Amino acid sequence: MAEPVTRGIRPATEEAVFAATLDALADRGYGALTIEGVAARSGVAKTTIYRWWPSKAALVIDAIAPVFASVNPVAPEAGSDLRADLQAAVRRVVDGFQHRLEGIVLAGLVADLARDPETAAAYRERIVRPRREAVTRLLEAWQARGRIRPDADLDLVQDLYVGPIYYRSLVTGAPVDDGFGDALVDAILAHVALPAGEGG
Amino acid sequence: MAEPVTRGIRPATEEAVFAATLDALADRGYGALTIEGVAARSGVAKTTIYRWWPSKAALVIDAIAPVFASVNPVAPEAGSDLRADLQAAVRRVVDGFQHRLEGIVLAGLVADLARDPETAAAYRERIVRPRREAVTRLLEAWQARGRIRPDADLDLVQDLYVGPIYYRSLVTGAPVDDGFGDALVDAILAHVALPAGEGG
Amino acid sequence: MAEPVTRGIRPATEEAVFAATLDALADRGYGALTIEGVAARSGVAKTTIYRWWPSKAALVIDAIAPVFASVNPVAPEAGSDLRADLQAAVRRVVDGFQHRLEGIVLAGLVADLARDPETAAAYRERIVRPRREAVTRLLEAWQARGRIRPDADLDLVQDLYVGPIYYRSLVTGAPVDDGFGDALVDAILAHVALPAGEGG
Amino acid sequence: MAEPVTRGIRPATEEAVFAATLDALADRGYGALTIEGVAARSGVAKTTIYRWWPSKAALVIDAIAPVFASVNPVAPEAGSDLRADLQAAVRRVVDGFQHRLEGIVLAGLVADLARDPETAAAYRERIVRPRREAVTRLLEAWQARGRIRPDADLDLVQDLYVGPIYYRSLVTGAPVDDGFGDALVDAILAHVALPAGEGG
DNA sequence: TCCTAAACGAGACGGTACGTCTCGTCTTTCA
DNA sequence: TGAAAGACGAGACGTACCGTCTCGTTTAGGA
Repeated sequence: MAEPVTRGIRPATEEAVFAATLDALADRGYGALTIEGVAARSGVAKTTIYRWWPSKAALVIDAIAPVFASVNPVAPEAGSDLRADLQAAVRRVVDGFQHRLEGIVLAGLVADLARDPETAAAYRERIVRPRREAVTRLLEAWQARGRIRPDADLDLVQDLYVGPIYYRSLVTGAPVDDGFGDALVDAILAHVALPAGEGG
Repeated sequence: MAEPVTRGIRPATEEAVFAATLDALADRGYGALTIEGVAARSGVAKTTIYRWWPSKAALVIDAIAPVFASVNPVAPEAGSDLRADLQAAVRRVVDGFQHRLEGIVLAGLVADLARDPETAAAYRERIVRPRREAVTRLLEAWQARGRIRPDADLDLVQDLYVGPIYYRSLVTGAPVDDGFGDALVDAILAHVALPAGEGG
Repeated sequence: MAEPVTRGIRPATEEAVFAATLDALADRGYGALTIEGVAARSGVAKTTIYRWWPSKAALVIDAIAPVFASVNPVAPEAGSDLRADLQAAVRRVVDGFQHRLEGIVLAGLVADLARDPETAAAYRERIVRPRREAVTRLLEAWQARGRIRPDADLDLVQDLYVGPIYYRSLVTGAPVDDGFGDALVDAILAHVALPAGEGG
Repeated sequence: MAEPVTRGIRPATEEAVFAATLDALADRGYGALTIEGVAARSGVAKTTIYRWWPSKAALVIDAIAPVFASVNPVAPEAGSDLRADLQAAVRRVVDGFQHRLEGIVLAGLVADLARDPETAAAYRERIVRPRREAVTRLLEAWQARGRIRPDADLDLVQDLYVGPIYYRSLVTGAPVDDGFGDALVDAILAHVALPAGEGG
């Protein structure tokens, strides 16, 4: 009945490793992060880290997932204004790239995802899905109110703003700011929005 | 008056290096590519490679640029159908990710771009810009014909399809096919297209 | 109370490295010896060798010290004949240059000693001192018996035979044989020997 | 009958190379001297240096030979005092090791001699022989006067002081000064000197 | 005065070893 | 039994010189 006394890694060890990982990421970025370095920073033996995480990418995903979850409190309920709701969702992503872990971590992490399907799956599950689900619920609420076309592809909608933000950040280096975010919202609404019904 | 016999790297050497690089990329991807390996494959001394390219990323960019330029013969002239023209442009990008170098190379390369501004600039200059310029010219032609809103941001238009394609390929792993491409075109046209004028 | 099972380098590793080093020295001499080659020969990783020895010279000194110590069983006790004792000491050095490691190793090693004081100190400590001390004890015994001048500089005595042997071997290429050794002994005795006392 | 138009290296080139070589030796020593560096310092192409000298050792020997010849004006004539003459000869060697090129160059050079008999021969011919011959003539003069044993081996005499000086300098690091030189002279004279004859 | 053969400068190149870095595995000790 | 400690094999890194080579370009003597 009782939980096992210890289940896998000891909480204190895990905590130390996560702290060291986030520290190192903030310091030097994903590319410069090494397991060796995390071991040194955390005081945890390299062996131990290898026992619980199969790769640097997996470690980083585990370390940042709780941070991402708590820092971006995701869209709560549908508000009174479709455009405003969507802008808020987009700005969260924009913010992440402007001054948070996200920009630092993503480029390198993405490269590793391409090489390891399991880690890619973990990334989607731990980082991508929670956010998308919240947004999907929001969009569904607006769909239910008749303000978004019933046949609209809600995944596509999200790709339409997340994709360009990633792309500018990682590839073109063009500015990613609220103005850009709002332009993306305009484009999306032109595609999927319906006018406010008169009878509703 | 005659040109110097050799200036900089010898053409035969460069060719061997590029061939080996493309070979290695096709074989094992960007992450697994090493300068050492390219040297071995090409029969060119490691020293020589380091003499002419400051990094793996720079080498890869130089190696793939001509391929990208020739393989994707870019949009020529505006055709008779705006939607068809745009679909063609989008399909070129989709194709690249489906079964060509692009998908193999990009994830890893993007990670390196984030760490070295000079290489990032080279990438934009050699790979990104040529393609974007051709598409921009195409869109301008349609703008001139009055079929694209005169105030439309043509860079945004391109971000709206390239971004999601990159994002799906590198992050979510969702399918990137012509259906997806066409959906992107629909979204873009909803935003920027004007109806065909009656007077022509 | 028990000693730790391993402390520092593992004995098996060290042994393999020493064997490969001596092998390589015998094969090609000091100048042609490379850490890389020793690693290959011994099956020990290059990294491991660099972990335990700071330089080629340090490695060679460690490798040859036990050989030199065991191969030249050094002067034991003073015998009955001063000249014979001294001749034996000199012949050991001559022998070393004639057909042993010494001649092969020394020239190159000496060059490196000149550039690194720490290594030079190690060489003196590990190779030179043991031999000199044995000879010094021998000479002191003869001094006590009144057959060597009480004010004789016993270090100078040793320099007077070791120096010319080194010099001929390394510089002039003149023959170094027992005849030469005996001539050196004659010169030394002319300088420091006293006639056998009548009362002895 | 006329001399060939140009035969061999141009004097200006040779001079530049020698100057750069001596410079580099004085700066960093023999071990750190590279052909590449001499080429850079001298403004002479690396190819040119390789055309005229087969190895670093050969180059250095050629560069230092005239310096050694001029700097140490060697024993002229026998003087009035055997001991003083011998001391002067010894001091020249001691001086060389104390504050001249000799100490800087010799250790490294000696290592290379051991590996290349031709260079070793050149070294003996260009550097060693001139000095030894002068000393040999000096000793022969004293032999003729009956102050050195007629059967004395004059080569051995020279080995008896040059050897220990080399040995101390290169191996033991013990001080090499005039006191040491004089002690060597004492030992030598004990071996080979005859008392001044009364009858002449 | 021009011709011609050499010496020369320039620098690309293949090659070897350097000494360092990080990886991921492993063995052993300790709590 | 799990963590700490750390030795180890593996292999790429980027650098330094090596010695060779192929090219023009001086540079002087001799026709």
